[in-house]
Amino acid sequence: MQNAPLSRSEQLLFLTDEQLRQGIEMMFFAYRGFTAYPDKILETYGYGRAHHRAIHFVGRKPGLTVNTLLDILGVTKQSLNRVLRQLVNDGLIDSRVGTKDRRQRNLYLTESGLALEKELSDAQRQRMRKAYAAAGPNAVQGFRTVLAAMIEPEVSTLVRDLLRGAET
Amino acid sequence: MQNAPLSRSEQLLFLTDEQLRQGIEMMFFAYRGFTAYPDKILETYGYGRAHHRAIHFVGRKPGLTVNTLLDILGVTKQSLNRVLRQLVNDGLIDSRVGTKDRRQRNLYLTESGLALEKELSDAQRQRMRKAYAAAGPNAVQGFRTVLAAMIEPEVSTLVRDLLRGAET
DNA sequence: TTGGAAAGTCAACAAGGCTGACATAAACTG
DNA sequence: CAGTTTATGTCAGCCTTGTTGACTTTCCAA
Repeated sequence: MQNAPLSRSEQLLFLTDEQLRQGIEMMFFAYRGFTAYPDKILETYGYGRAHHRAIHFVGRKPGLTVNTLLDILGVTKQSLNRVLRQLVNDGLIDSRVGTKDRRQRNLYLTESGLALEKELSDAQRQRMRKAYAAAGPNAVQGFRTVLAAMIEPEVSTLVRDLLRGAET
Repeated sequence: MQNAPLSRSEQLLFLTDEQLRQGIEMMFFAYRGFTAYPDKILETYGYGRAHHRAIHFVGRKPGLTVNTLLDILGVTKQSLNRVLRQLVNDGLIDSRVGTKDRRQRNLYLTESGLALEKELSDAQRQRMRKAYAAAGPNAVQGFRTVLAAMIEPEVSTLVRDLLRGAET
């Protein structure tokens, strides 16, 4: 099994298939570890990762519309709606008719929604903080640079703005 | 909403909640983008991500036992068995009775299994290669350091060895 | 005023997790 | 050798979360 000839930038990076494979596997294990603890918290509430994602992004951009959330999450409206309905019924998310465009629904976290959001994001931030602290500032910079390059290709402008922390 | 006082290493890193949050979201989008193309390939074969994982790790450690694979994947044997049965029936994986311990099954990719494994990992390596090339060597080193720190906490020795590229 | 976008709903289905129960063969142990 | 443990496989049933398709209601905008 021969590797293909290396391009110039690959030569500079010494990117062997072995190293790439290791990166791939690390992504798998890191992502799993990364979601493990929030998953456990959610379970006690009878929720899943889909609920977490909805809560997270509603907390991130209070007042966002359902369509915006659909764009961010990349799932079907039926799929999102099921989760959203639960969260609204359970009083974690407030769905208000839009003032400018009354077809739209603007989504907000209620007080208890905020509480759960905080519990989940505290857990995840703590893990991230520990990894960052163990790896050091330079590594963190590199980590972010690679992730950004990995995300770049096909993500919507909306998501790009979200990651940049832009106001909408 | 005040941030908790920063520890010494956090002060050195300037780890604001905002930056951590950004890291968290990047993990989400990066992982999604990372699995998107393999998912599309798998769909044409009628397989899912679970099949991909099985094929990947069998390709990675030819002859591994079912128990080892269970440890790596962290799912139940029933869940794995469903997927494995399909792959064996479809002739992508060969399940051979162990020679030392005849209770065990040693798993190998067949020729067509190897072909699919290559197709999938080529796709993923290409994405990883592009991100690495765009980010540069220093960033790559940092990326790996942070991911390693993120994985560290609770992973089994087996997985740690796997990532180190150890022979078993 | 009418066409179409935004949102919601119902139904049906599939993948892939899970638990529990049980079967079999092989290995180990007293 | 008998009994227990281990490795694996399998059946049944459940849950979450994704999918498509069809349809309704609301309501903005041309």
